[in-house]
Amino acid sequence: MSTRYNARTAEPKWQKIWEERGDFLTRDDADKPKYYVLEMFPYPSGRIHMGHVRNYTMGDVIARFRRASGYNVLHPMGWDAFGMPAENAAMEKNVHPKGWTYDNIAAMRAQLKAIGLAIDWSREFATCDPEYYGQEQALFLDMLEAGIVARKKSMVNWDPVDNTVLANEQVIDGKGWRSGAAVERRELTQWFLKITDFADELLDGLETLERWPEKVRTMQKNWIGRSEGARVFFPLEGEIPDSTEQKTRLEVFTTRPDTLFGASFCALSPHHPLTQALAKNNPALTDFIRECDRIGTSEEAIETAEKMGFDTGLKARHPFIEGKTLPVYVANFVLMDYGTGAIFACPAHDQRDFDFAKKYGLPIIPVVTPKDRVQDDAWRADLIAGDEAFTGDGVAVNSDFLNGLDVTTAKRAAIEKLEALGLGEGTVNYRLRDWGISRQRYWGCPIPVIHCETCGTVPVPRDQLPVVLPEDVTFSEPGNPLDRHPTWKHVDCPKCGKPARRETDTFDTFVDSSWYFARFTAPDAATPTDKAVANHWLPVDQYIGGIEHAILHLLYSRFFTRAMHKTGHLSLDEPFTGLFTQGMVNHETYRDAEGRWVPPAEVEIETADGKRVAKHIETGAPIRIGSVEKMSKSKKNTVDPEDIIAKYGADTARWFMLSDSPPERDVQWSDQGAEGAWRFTQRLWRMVTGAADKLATKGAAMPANFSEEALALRRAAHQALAAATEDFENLRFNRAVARVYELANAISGFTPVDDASRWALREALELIVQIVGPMMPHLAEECWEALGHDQPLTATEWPVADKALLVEDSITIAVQVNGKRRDELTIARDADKETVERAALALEKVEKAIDGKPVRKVIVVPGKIVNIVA
RNA sequence: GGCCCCUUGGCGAAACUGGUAUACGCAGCGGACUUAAAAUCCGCUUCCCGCAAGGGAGUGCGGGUUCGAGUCCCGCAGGGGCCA
Repeated sequence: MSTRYNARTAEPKWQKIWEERGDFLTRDDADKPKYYVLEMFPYPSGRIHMGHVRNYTMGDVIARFRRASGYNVLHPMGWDAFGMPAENAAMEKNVHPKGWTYDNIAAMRAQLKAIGLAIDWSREFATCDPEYYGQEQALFLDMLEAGIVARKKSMVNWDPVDNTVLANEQVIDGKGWRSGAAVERRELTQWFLKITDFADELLDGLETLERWPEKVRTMQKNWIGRSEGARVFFPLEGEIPDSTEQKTRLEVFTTRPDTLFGASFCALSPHHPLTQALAKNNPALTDFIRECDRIGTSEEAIETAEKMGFDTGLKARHPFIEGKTLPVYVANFVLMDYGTGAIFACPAHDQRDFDFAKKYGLPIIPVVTPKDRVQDDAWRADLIAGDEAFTGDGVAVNSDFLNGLDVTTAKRAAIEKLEALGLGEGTVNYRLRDWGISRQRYWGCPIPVIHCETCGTVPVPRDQLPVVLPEDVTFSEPGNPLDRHPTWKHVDCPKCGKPARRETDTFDTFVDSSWYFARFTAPDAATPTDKAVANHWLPVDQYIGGIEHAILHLLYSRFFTRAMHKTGHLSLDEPFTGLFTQGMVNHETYRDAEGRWVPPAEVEIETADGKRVAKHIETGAPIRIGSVEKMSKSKKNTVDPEDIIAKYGADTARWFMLSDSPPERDVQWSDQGAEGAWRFTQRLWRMVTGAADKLATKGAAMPANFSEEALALRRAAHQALAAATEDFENLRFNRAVARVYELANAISGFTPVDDASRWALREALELIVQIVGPMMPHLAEECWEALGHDQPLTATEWPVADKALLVEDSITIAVQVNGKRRDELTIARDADKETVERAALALEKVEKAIDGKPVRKVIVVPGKIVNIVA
């Protein structure tokens, strides 16, 4: 038998065997408990990166471990295949998005298969398959019928050069990220999914997600942003434009009705209907609105911009104070999307209002003080003179009937009064907005509706689904190719038969990824889901992906699951009971003398005088070693998984990705680390093959007696097994790796001398191979075969640790004197407290430390520690 | 600014619900094998004093609770995240 393990031949060999055996094909009717493990499916960029390797390896360990442990495991794979990059490629390289995407999928599928993942490839699909997006269109129509879909106007970032809508994160410094053109705010009619109808449910549901990171739940909670407050109606005075929707009162939303007595002005959003109406006859206001629009639509941009206001000349009557009126401004920091698009401002207790009041010389009236400052005039004077609002808890002052009440009680009292006066009402507001899903793009799922002059918006009849994307499109000019396609969009109205036009917008790609996990349970069903099958498999027991999807993807998926429940496609609300967010893969960065980034593959590192020195492999030029950062194309600090697999094999890459760092934390890829992982693959192989002639025969009966050394080895093996099993259950892969090394060290130091010890050695080797199995499956299979097994590990059940071997007969505990460790004591595990105490006090070092002082107290924690207080 | 998280050797990190801090790996040092090197194997490696035996300090900093604190509480510093 060769002494070197050859991953290049072993890995394809086992991949073929698993495939031929159909080991990872999942059947629904298996008589076992189900376990659905899923990693976030990839975008088919064309090549996998180390982040994929880490992500999919973790899922694979879980899948293999659970499978061996007796579960019926579902572990599928697919492609999040719609989206902009395909259109960009089309424009830049003159290739069709479809061809580009499917070519990329083929390339990445081959790369993923080379990692040796235990995936049921028979369930694979891409979101750009008409069979998939056709079902998505059916889902949309169901949601339309169920009232979950709305069509409404909204403000968008419009790129006038690319002729498209941009997401907030695609607007950089007010310019389009691709075109560089100044972005305009435009009002467009778009399709929305009414996620806000589910706001409370989505918020409450978070409480049930015990196996989600606290961090993600908090982020979603903040994103939903439920706040209780009040609508307050301010009667208006002044010249109110004669406009249909205008009333003579201004409706504002506030979370602080308790501060009404501190109100000093009202402010409207630049996009408030009243503002728009006023602007019609006011060029100065029109200019002001335009100025505000330059900032963009993102909350961050609006928050950080300097406060600007425009006095409308209108006055708002205070609801509580007879005869008091407040000036009405238009202010750039008021968002039309939040609340009612209008606020009342209490500068003393809101920082934005404070900044604004200071700038425009408006009154600052403190109406809340800390409990111990109620009578403190100086405190109030300081607040007014300073530059910070007081937003803390306290007691209402100068507030008539609210005086003396704490903030919470005052809020309630103010709302009651408003309701009694008919000038307001308590209400709940959310930060969460409805989800705009229209995109003016080609490479996405067509929205299945038809616009008819007479019938309005008409759903595409079910028997005409899917609405398939036309393939004869061009990308030579900006804008949406569907919109300028000569024939595609022209259809007859399904209702009246008159000429009509198709909707040319496509879905946001987040729609595609909001239900793929359900489709995997029955990928060929003629309906979006096979309900019974989906209910059997869902929820996903363990979902794994990046933290970057903490909000959008995960929130949309939770919403979709509820919407699919409501439309009868599923019977559950939460799609993922367990969520794990893995860390990123980082690497050192390198630059040459000119400051250009240099890829790691071109850098050679040597250690001289304890210092690491880098130079360019080809030119020998000196290279500066920079900080460790997330692998990225821009910094060129990437390592190609294909190179690693070619050099060391997939198992080495998998092993390294699982070692060292806890999975939720970032891991640093390094050549030394990879070398170390590779060395271990060889070491394990040597251990197994080198011991071949020193082992008991396979399946030999367990001897009755073992030498002390053999027993110690058995203990080490069973303890490693028990610990690793627990580590796998809890996704602590780095610890499982450490257990394997410990056991390997124990095996290395063991020399069999008799039949019993040869039996113990076989047992230890078989166990270490089985523990390694989920992590380095090819190597483990090869070792398992070398140990004489004719059935592969994929057909072998997970071993159970012998409990009797997990506890030691005698244990070593520490002996402290006054909390300081002085010696240790080896004693029978079940020794009683008196025996332990006597033995501890008899220790020479302990006696010396007590130094004749009287022993006041002895604490004996059985199995743990003895502490003598003297 | 608010809320949350993190900070342990030269490095990545262990330490179960308070109970021997630094397991395991990487890097480094020493040795064996070899003509030599690679590979491999064996040892050492928290810091300080000491030839040693041994002693002292030690989990970002300052305090507290406790027989006992990396772990719990309060404050501070640095780093990160989310929301503003």
